[in-house]
Amino acid sequence: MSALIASVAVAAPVAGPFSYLVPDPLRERARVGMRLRVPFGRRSAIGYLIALEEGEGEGLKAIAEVLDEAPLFPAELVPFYRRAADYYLHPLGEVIRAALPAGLSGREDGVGILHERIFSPTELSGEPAGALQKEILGALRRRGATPLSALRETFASPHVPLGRLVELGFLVETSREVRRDPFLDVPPPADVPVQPTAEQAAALEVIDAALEGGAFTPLLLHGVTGSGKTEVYLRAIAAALSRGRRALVLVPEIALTPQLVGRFRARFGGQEKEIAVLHSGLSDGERYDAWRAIVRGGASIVIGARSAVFAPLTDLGIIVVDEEHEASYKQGEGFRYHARDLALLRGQMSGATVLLGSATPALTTYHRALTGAIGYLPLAGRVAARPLPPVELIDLREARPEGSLSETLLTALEENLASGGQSLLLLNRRGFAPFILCADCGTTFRCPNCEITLTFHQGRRLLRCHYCDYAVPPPELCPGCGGLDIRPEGAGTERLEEELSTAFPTARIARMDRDTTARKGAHQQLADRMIGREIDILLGTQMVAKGHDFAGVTLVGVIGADSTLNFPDFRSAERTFALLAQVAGRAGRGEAPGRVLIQTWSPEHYALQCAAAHDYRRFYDEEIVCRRELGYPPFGYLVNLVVSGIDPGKVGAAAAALAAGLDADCGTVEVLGPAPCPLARLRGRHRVQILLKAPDRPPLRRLLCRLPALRRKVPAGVLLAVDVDPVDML
DNA sequence: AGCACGCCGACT
DNA sequence: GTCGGCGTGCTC
Repeated sequence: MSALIASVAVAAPVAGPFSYLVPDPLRERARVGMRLRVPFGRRSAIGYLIALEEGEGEGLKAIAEVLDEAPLFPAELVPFYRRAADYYLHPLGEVIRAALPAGLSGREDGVGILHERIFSPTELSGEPAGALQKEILGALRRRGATPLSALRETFASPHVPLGRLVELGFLVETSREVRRDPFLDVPPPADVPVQPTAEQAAALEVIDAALEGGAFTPLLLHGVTGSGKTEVYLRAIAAALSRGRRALVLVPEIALTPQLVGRFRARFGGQEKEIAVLHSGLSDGERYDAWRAIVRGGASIVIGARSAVFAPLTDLGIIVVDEEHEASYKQGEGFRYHARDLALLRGQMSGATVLLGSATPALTTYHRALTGAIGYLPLAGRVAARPLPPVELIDLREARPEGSLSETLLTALEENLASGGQSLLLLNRRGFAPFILCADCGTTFRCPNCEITLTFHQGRRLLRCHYCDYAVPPPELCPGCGGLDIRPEGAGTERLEEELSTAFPTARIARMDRDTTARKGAHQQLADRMIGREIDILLGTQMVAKGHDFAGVTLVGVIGADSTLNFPDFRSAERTFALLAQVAGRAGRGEAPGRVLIQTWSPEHYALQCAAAHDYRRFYDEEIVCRRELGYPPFGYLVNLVVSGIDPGKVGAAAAALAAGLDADCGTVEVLGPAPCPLARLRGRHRVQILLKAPDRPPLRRLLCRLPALRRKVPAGVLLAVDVDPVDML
């Protein structure tokens, strides 16, 4: 006889899916998209129901429990999950776990659906006896159906009379699902409609045609900072909505882009509950409810960071990836996906237009635009024809400043202060000093868990590891030689702040980095003070370069452009160029023109030269030559295998065995390593990497078919992480 | 990942 | 003679 069979992706690092019998009592409840408890081997595990079918249930185990009241994702998303799992060589169950909102995934005691009790008057006429009952009934007869929460505002304790009224038949009680919405009481800002420029109009015409065609269309919207990309997003989304389709907007980090979210709410917020914002600042309940609203089809626009690429939207018409070059789109741990690449995959699978926006596109993206693989929409001009600010490179070999600031930059700051302009300074290193050193014997102080020097934080008087958060008070005397002359070396944002206060005692100086913005709302507060002209000089890490539109900034200074340039990574030039271009774009966004000064030890480097000239194309032309020569993306495909563990001997042996297993008969794939990772030890784990490089994907994929077999030989205590298309190879 | 089974060293 | 080491293999 026929039975109902469930296909289940188990949240464990095993290949799946597995088939289970749906027992009769659960037949009505079990639906695709729900979490289940299933017997798995000799234990029980959480799984996700990905398909239901009738079939022979011979020899199958039965589902133990259905954990959800309602599906967490629509069945349409299952093929997307499968493709993602396949592409990133990651177990399907873990992919789904990563796709679902944090706080409920994996855990059994998830957050429940919140219901609201609603009371409505019945046809029954007449009056109850109690005075309060009379009053409440009167109010309800006037207002009609009213939720309990609203009645509580008028009546102190309506509970008992309401119960009595229901009992007497004057009222009926129903319930409705409610959404915990953090924006409920926050009115949207006013919308500022903008007349599109000719370039914006041209881009929108292409987008409109793509939406009309209804087929997958990837597009690169290449616009310098201030060219009005957001307005294009807004109109493109409006165009998709008008065709009855929905929109997904990915941003690098939602906490840093309140202005963008604000503009979306201003434009679309009038239509109730149209926008769902997914971000890490939500409580579990709020996140779950936003998610539920999306599943139910209640939200037409979803805005979120990386993980929002999995938002359970149907009828997806457009996906916007803002600042598509940002490295934060790549998840660096566990399921190591790239949200932009998955956005393209998702767009392909749902026939959507995918709009990738950036002032400094990823080299690979721009290359695809040049080869015609994706459409190209340039926005060359700045809104209101504001010119890009002139950029000067300051050669530190000549300037030789005593502290962090060269004479030129000091003078510029002074002049800018005198003329009432605001200054923005970028130093991509937090803390007081990146390391401390004994001047007598040269001892430095390293993290016991990581292969890194400890950063000195003066504020909290601690030596802190920026990778594992290990912290110790700085020693009074050198443990090596007993010497007393222990010096902080190099400069971080704390030291720069001190230097600035000394140089400009009357200036209002503020620091923005992870240490000063750890508290919720602190970041926004700093930004507001900056916008309100309460700060003369804002200094900070790359945080200051992102997301804001500080109209009063007329001077931008970069303290050391070399720290990112000298990173041991083939993308260091690209990252440096993008960061400099971005921070340079922060100057002169208002009426007054801006000026940008960049201090560097290598002013002749093309990344700096091109950033100074605001010349993306020339940077691309230079960089692409290196990539071609070395076979790096876009001319090669990479997969990084990271072997890690506490025991260095075991790690080394496992990595060697793995490399040997892959190296034999590997065709056009280069097997590089095993070699210690640039961060050879992290959080107490020794790390070794094997980099696979191939001119095209098929041979690489074929080679990786061996991985499951090789994986089984990795001993306990050693972890193998597979990073497809790695972004960060530290 | 768990959690078993399974085959070799130091203990009551 | 056992208790326990972690290698290897499976989980519908």
